Amino acid sequence: MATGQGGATEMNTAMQRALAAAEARCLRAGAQLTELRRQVLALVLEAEQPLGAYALLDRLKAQRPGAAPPTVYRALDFLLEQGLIHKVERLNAFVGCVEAEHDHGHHQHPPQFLICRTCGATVELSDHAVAHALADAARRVGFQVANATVEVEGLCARCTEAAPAG
Amino acid sequence: MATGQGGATEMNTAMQRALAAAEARCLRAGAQLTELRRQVLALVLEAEQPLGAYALLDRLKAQRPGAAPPTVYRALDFLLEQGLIHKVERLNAFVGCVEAEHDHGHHQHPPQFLICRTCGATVELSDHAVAHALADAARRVGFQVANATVEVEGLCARCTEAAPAG
DNA sequence: ACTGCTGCCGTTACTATATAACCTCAGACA
DNA sequence: TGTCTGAGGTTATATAGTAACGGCAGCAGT
Repeated sequence: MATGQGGATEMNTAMQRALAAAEARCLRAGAQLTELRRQVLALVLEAEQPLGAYALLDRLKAQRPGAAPPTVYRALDFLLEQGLIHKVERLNAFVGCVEAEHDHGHHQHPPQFLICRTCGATVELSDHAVAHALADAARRVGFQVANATVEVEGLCARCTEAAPAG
Repeated sequence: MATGQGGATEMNTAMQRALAAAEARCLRAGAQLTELRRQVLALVLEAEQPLGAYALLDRLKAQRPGAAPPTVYRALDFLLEQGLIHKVERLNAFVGCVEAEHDHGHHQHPPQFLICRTCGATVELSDHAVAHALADAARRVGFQVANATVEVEGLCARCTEAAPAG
């Protein structure tokens, strides 16, 4: 078990890179990526699907038996503020932010999510045509956009191929 | 108290028209708009803001003392299926569908919502440029869209004007 | 060293949102 | 008559999220 390739306990290189990037980002922002916050971030990042707060809590308890709901929610709030994770509203669940690694700061646009009904995988897009169209539509009715949730549910490419009929 | 103008118990003309349209639509769909469902729909329509399930439940109890969570949720599920209402995911709340009155069936595109942080008012858009951009972005990665949530939070025109600074 | 402050987190209790499971009843119909 | 179906009543429970208080480490000012 010395060379697991991306599982829960073994930390692969991609994960290490992501955590290092998060660390750097917090440093620049004057925020503390504490042990707890790092653990929760790692749990979010290592999951292949968005995880709910209580699913995270269960996993966290392996490392931190006393953990309770506020433990997780406080860490999640911090990670959201730092832009290290996103919340998927339709699922009440959390995913790592793919942009977080790109050192150059926050999203230019609010992200969009594609959620597969079949496999549950969730992909983050950052399509500026979508963001632009949305900003335009809002501006046309005099609405000032502070932030946006765009979540699409459907079938991902893999599951479409695997599906019975065309 | 005989000529209230749109309040909770008095039913104004717009509401009557909306309910009649809902009735017609259910008829065509072979679905039953029962008394309960009609009551819940009326509660959603008469509210000026999106209402949560439990807020609806409280109001419903005035007419139906025995009402419990499943009472409301079942009615809401039905109304969602018929396209008579929408759920605003960010608020865990429900609003009437503005298209429902236009007899010609369902939305062509998934709706978009503009949610004002200050006054809570929520406006439904049906901007096809947004829908189109989103469909394009999804298609580009081989994703089949089944349905989409687009919710923008910010300041509505009225609250922008009323706000302290520009 | 003492004081007071701040930020992080533990802990308990609670609120809010949503669903499961089981039951009854009315209406359709063989 | 039996039985099937859909609507909804009823009880209990699951899931999601928050309030409020307390302890403690780290640090600034005196």
